[in-house]
Amino acid sequence: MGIQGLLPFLKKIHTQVNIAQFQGCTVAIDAYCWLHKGAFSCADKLALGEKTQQYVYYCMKYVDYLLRSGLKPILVFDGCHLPSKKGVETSRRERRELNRKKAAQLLREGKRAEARDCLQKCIDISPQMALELMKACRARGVDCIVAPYEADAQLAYLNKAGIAQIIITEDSDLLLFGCDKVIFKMDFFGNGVLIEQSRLNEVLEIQDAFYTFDKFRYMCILSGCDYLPSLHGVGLAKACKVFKLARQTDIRQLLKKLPTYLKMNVVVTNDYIEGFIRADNTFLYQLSFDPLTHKLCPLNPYSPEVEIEELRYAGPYFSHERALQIALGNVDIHTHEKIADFDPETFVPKYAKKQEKEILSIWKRGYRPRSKTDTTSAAPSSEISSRPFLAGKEMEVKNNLPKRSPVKRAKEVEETTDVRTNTELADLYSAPKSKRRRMNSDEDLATSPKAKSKDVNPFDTDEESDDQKTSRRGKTAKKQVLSPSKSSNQFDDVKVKSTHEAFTIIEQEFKVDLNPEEKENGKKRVTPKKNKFAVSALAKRAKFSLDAPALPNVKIEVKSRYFGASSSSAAASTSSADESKTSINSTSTRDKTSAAERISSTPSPNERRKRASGMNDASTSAAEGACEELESVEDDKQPSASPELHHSGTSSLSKFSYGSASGKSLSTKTKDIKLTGSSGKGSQFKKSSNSSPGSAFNWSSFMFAKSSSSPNISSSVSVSAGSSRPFKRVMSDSKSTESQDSLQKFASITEQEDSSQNDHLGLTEDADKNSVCTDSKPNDSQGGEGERLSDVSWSQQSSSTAGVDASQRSNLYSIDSDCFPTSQDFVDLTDCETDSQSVKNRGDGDFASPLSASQGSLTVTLKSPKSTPRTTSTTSTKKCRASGLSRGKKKTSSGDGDEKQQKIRDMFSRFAHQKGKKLEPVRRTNFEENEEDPSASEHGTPSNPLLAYSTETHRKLLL
DNA sequence: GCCTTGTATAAAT
DNA sequence: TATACAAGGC
Ligand SMILES: [Mn+2]
Repeated sequence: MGIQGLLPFLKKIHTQVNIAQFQGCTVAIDAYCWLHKGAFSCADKLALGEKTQQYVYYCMKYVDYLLRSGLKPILVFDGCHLPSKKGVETSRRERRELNRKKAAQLLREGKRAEARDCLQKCIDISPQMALELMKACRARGVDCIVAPYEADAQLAYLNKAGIAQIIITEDSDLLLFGCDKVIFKMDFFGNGVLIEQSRLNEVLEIQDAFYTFDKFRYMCILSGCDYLPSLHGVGLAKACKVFKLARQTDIRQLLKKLPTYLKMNVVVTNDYIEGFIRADNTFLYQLSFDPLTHKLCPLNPYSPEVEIEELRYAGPYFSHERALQIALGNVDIHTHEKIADFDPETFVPKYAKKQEKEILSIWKRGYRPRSKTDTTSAAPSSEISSRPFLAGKEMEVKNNLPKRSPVKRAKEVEETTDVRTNTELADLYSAPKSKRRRMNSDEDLATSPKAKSKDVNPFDTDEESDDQKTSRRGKTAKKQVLSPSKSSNQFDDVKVKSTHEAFTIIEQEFKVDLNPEEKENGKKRVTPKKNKFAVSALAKRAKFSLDAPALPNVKIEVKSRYFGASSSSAAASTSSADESKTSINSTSTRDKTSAAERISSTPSPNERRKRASGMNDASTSAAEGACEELESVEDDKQPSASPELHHSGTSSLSKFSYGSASGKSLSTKTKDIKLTGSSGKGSQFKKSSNSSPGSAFNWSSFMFAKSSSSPNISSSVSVSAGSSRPFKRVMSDSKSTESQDSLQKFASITEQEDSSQNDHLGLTEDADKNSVCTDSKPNDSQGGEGERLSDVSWSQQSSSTAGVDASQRSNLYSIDSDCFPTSQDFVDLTDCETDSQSVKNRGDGDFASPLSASQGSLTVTLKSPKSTPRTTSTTSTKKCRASGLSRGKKKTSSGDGDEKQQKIRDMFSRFAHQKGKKLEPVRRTNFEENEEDPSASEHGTPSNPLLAYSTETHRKLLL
């Protein structure tokens, strides 16, 4: 919800900007915004559980723009739901489910358009979708991070820590969380509305001497926020009035006087006041993840007054190790299954341009945020724009790519900006480097939020010690970030003790790494890497003059989609630019002082430690309480999980490591597809798939194969080969055929389902309620461990669950969701048939046989990644459709044997039959390409779907 | 008349 | 999540 009406309320300080003005900065993005919009383009597919990457492409369009504009994007994803928001979440889920049913009904009545609308209303961003986007981003060297709880808080954390200077979102909450600079409504060209924290009081118009940011936050909470509904009749205007009038600094007292200030009859109950405090604390202390230290910590250092033990509503603590895995996107937020195995230490973004590669990653040890001085405000720098491509390059140039051929580099560079020679770069960065580092570290200690949080945040520090020993990638990270501070070592010693006890319960894993010496020895000495995003020389900083708001003279004509293209706003932005200069200076100093105050007012180390240990205790209980869902799931899984994990580690990793791709591969692939399309030869095809990534390509022909026969395919192929934008073509083409087809199916299927609906519903709901359900697990892990992890689970989940609510992606549920035999399922099934037939000479037609066989062989093959192409191809194909089927099967065989499941299976088999006859072997080809990755990677050239995008994009960009 | 609240609706292609 | 608009209260 955000704060209703906040953005219009702040219209006065809206500034039209183009993100390119901030080049050189790091920008953190509320990925949900893009995902959600992107999901509209393929809502029906998602709802029907079909494979699609359209939303990924959509998002990557933004990412591309940012990269080309010389910014470092960090995509931030939502994590677990706050306890307080679970109600909201379930109601949303119900609404979506309702729309889904409506859609089915409408379809049955032949009202296609309306049905589509309904399907759009029930789209939900699933963890799998997020993962897809993350994979695509990483392939380009773009950092992603999944928040432990709300992305809002995480974004703010990145901002406050100096890691990101700009936030992109659509959610006005971000302002409350304390972000410095937030850009709303950014379009594909980077145009958006900038709102700066430092200017808020231009709207509130509280006497400068009395204004604090707290008042702004109070005002918003009072007017109603996500965590607390407003008192009836109180909106922003009235709330603002209160704080304009009130001198009272104690919020409780102030709230009691509310009726007086407002001259209205409102009853302020104690409950309301407590609710208010909780809401406020949620904005202040919601748990976030610090990517530098790899630990959970509150958005702001705890104030002495706050009762840390009671802060569970702001997100219960859980183990840092888990937090890390969540942050990396390796764990499904809802089910807590392992869904990926991203390891920043080893991952190499194959599709990033050299400049975009690992050096800049926040996950790398050497990464350092810009110091506070740099980050207090990021501003468009005309300075930089003259040499835009410096962004992030220095590290590469200095450390990794000392001697690039000028020609090559120039070529790379020119596509985005002016050409820069490596000598130029070297000159620029080699000299000031050491100086910069030194200065920066000092600054870090003195002023950077990082340092601040280190020194000030009680829990933070205490816990950190623990972490340092343990979850922190241990090695050098902290040392380097805060290296000059001896205190970091002190903390280590002191803190370990204080936190040790508390956390042993939660984190046994920690002990493994607890030895400080080991840490010392084990760490690789990495020269602190710097880049423009992270550090800048003093002189440079001065030049950056980051305190300025948007470039005043750069007038950008933007017609915002919102707030009209009012001429007034244009005028306002010019005039306000001047004002802002002065006002900003004043405010920024004020900010500093208030920050200083906050620091000084924070508890002494001792007190902090005490506090923190208390906190840890609290967190322990918290973890056992609200968070126990999480832990318990993990615990349940633990025994069986580790082997899986290990295995899946290799396989999914291989999936992650993309083969080298090039634009060329597209054409190659085209050929291959044709070839296989007609001949369907395993190994030969395989080879080609190895050498070419292109999922989109796969995907598109995949679609074709589904819906129609070879003529279409070949046409699609030729289009892809010839056109510079194969995707578009293919997709739109396929839309007309395939997608309608599937709608049809959906209708009929849902009808089927409806007839047996009632039992069904029961099942669904049950599963729903246990979004983190434990009971669904055992069943599954017994049955099909091997499958679930690694790529299999992705493919099946992404294809089968999209239509269902994200939060229910428990296995149990996914069984259920799979009860909607989507076209995808059909295809998979039939595919399975054809595949198994052609490859393994199985009996024909009957889907059951290949399936059971697949289940049997599945585990085996998965565990031996080196199996021959043939074997793998068979198994991998099966894995995919294993989703609904094997599950259903499993269920029955495992004794659950309800009739529902039986019905479902019947349904599946029936459809499988029908569909199977129409299917072409071609599809298998594509399928193979997609699913084959693990084994393919064994040969050194894996292909990944997402890469296709990159390749394609690159191609586009180059053209 | 200002303010809040409720409802409808878009978002992508 | 947002905006737009209409309705009703103070
Ligand atoms: Mn929010």
